[in-house]
Amino acid sequence: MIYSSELIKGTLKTIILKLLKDNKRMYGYEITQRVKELTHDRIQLTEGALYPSLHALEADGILTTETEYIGKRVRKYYSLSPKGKNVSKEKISEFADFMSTMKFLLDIKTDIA
Amino acid sequence: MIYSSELIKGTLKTIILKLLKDNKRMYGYEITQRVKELTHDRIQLTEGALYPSLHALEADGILTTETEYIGKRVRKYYSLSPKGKNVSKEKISEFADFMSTMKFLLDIKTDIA
DNA sequence: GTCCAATACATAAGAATCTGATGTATATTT
DNA sequence: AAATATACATCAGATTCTTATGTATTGGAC
Repeated sequence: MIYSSELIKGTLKTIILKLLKDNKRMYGYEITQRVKELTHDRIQLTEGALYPSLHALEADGILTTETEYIGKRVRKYYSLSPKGKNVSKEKISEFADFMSTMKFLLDIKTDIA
Repeated sequence: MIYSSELIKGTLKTIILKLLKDNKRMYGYEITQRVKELTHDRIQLTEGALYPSLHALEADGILTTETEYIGKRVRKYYSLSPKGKNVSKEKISEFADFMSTMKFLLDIKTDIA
């Protein structure tokens, strides 16, 4: 199943914040690969959506960055700022709440305990 | 909890199609009230989003309409077309699938069986 | 040793969708 | 009589995503 793109809209920041909560620091390309892997190719973040989103989170003081060189290739690592750690928790629990509301609204029976 | 608007983005059509699947026919204002009621005010559809979406679904042949007068006030009822019934099922199961993927990705423990 | 795919960043035009405001009008409640 | 609720609709502006383009390095295949 490949999700229609509209479905994924609005979840990108939540996904980024969750991964960074678990992983301390990650770079953009790594995030796309991790999500692809974790979702068995069901969610494939595009760079055109990801990078602007990371920049916006950094501008909001939610993420901090460190640039490193791997050989001659640049790599930009993102981490949660102290503020970002709170925002991350909030976003994730907000999404969880939203999902139960939607589950009820759509009357969906889940098979996951 | 009031959901940030970006979270709800992309779910509007799915919500409309689910309600019409269960209710045979509904009018716009009724949909906003039903959703508000079912979600205990957590999701409040705005008319600026709802009406254009209904018009788009009608233009796609997914919904059909009947206009009725209640006194002098017009009311426009929407129903699923035969095609719409299939689309409705697909959208709902797509969303259910998406939710399990997101639940896994965000590592969320649910308390709903 | 050259070419293709993968890695890694970034931006930008256009599309899609939502917010919030505005507009019109009738019906009901206070 | 006035305020609120019902019921439709549109639109400017904001936000966010898609798709394409651009640059450059690295690794593997042949």
